[in-house]
Amino acid sequence: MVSNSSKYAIKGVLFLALHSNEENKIAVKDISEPINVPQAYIAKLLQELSRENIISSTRGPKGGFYLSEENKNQPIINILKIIDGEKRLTSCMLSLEKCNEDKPCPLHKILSASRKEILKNFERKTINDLVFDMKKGNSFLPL
Amino acid sequence: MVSNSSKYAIKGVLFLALHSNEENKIAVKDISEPINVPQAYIAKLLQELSRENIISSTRGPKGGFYLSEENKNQPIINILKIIDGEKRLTSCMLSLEKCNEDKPCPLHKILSASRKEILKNFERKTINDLVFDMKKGNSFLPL
DNA sequence: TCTTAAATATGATTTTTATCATATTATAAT
DNA sequence: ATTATAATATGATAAAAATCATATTTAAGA
Ligand code: FES
Ligand code: FES
Repeated sequence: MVSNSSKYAIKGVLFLALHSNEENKIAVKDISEPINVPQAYIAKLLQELSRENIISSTRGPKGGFYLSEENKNQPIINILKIIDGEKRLTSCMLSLEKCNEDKPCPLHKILSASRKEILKNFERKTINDLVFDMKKGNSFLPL
Repeated sequence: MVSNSSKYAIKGVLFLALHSNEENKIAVKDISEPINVPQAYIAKLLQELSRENIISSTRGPKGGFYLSEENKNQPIINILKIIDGEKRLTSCMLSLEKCNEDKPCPLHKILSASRKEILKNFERKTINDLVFDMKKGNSFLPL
């Protein structure tokens, strides 16, 4: 449902949301360790997100990755769409292709309500929302 | 959340549930096409399920795979446990390891209710339940 | 303008997952 | 008993995902 890469990407973005801003960019070498993701791997993912304007970056000395306020107000799903692509989230649980409401597979009824709920949450929860939770001590960026 | 292999396995098992019984076994060559899974692939999966007594089989002429009544009364999760292993279903959405209620990751709150619901359904819905749905025309074994 | 520190682009390697192939073993029917 | 037909065990190959490596480009600061 969500790939390894997307998990890493979310961790990276949340770390940036928590510790960076326009004036305080973070280099990839300072991100990988705290979020426990190999440096070259998270680098590639962040580059991809930056290219698609999900996060921000500048090169050179004092450069690095960061989140603008606009970036922080995006829903989580934007990250998933870039890293995993649309269909990973909407594919049928049995046929691997699009989930079909009209001719549902045997698992559809069992799962679709929950799946929709998850989707909806990815669509409406923003990065800021999650940061708020963390700051309140309700959730934690894990090892 | 659930692998390709598990999806194939479920399709295979449901096909057997629908078309086989102790007196009418089905050879793997007659399964692969209708469920649209490569023959050698579904063969391997069914063999694995048979070894773990999730489904039944006999060799030789008139042999094949089938589901006993006992087999049909199992919950779907038994298939997933064999093919994917336990942790695939219970791993945290961010850290790849076990989901931790006490020190939840930022996605935990958003997802855990839905995930639990899905789990619960896999645990309580039996193969027979799904067959019943199909026979009533409420769901379909897809392409 | 030169040096340095960072992202970027690109691609190679490794690991995992998916797929294919086949020799061996068991069993039913002749 | 012999033959044919099926699963079983085992492992090989292919494709995809994860991981690693590096030369190039950009921008800041001396
Ligand atoms: S049709 Fe299979 S999950 Fe909707
Ligand atoms: S899903 Fe991450 S801790 Fe539960």
